Amino acid sequence: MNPIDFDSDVPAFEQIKQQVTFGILRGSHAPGEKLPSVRAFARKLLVNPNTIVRVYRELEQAGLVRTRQGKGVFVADEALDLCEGAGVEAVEKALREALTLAQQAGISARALDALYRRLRQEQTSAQHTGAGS
Amino acid sequence: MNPIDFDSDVPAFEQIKQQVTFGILRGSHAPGEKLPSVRAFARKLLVNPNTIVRVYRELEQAGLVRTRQGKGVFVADEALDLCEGAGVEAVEKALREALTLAQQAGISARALDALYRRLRQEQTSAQHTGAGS
DNA sequence: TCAACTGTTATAGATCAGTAGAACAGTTGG
DNA sequence: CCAACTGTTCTACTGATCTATAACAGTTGA
Repeated sequence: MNPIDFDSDVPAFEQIKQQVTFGILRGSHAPGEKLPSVRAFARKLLVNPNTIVRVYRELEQAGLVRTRQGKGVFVADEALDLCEGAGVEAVEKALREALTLAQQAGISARALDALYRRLRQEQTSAQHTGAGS
Repeated sequence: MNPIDFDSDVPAFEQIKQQVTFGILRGSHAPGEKLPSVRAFARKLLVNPNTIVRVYRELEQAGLVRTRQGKGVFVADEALDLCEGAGVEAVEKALREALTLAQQAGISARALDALYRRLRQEQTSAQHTGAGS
């Protein structure tokens, strides 16, 4: 489980939500599995329990988890189907932002392609060197 | 000059800052040129003069503009060199975010490449259809 | 000089997002 | 029952952003 980057402009609850979602997507959290309790999760990530509450509430609204008072929060059975698109969607949105930015900055399509290839290369090679969390 | 998107999560002063920066980068504002006065700019963009003050203050700190009290705000001579990197930097940052996201979501490099090509294609064709504001 | 423009500074207030703390309520096993 | 866990709810603080208003100071041209 990755630590929270408090310096990021992405709020803590968003980072955690993404972590859980992607955890489900990658199979780290199987459907029916019990997620950490609000307080335990909060202690682990060094955030306020309320932040976790918000994460679980929004995940439940999205249908990714089922929460039962007094028992805990569990990965929903249909979670995998539901968040299948989530990953692509999030990436697509981020990618769109980058493209719009490039256009406004007057960066040529060719230069942009080159930049993309370079960054993607960096990431691919970084994966082999031991980024296995 | 694009209008401000008040629904965006990007603050107004940031949007304006970017507009001016990219305007310089694309040659819309030549070095030595006078920028709109604080009050005129505020009226045009429907924001408070203080917001423009902040924009100009930060742009001056970045060395992009020179402000002379009583006369106005002018594009700095060395502005082009200074913000040349800014465009690429901003795009690179956005691109990195997208790549990191893709990695966390477990999206394959091939799928990511395909997504990138598709979005870039969309944008390229959209440019021809009349996005010239 | 003076009016009309320029940027500068200060203060106050509204709003919102994010977070924090404490108290409330359901579940379970002894 | 009760202790220890679970999720829930309410209230409040902090910081960032934006607005509103006003007063201040330099520049210019009539």
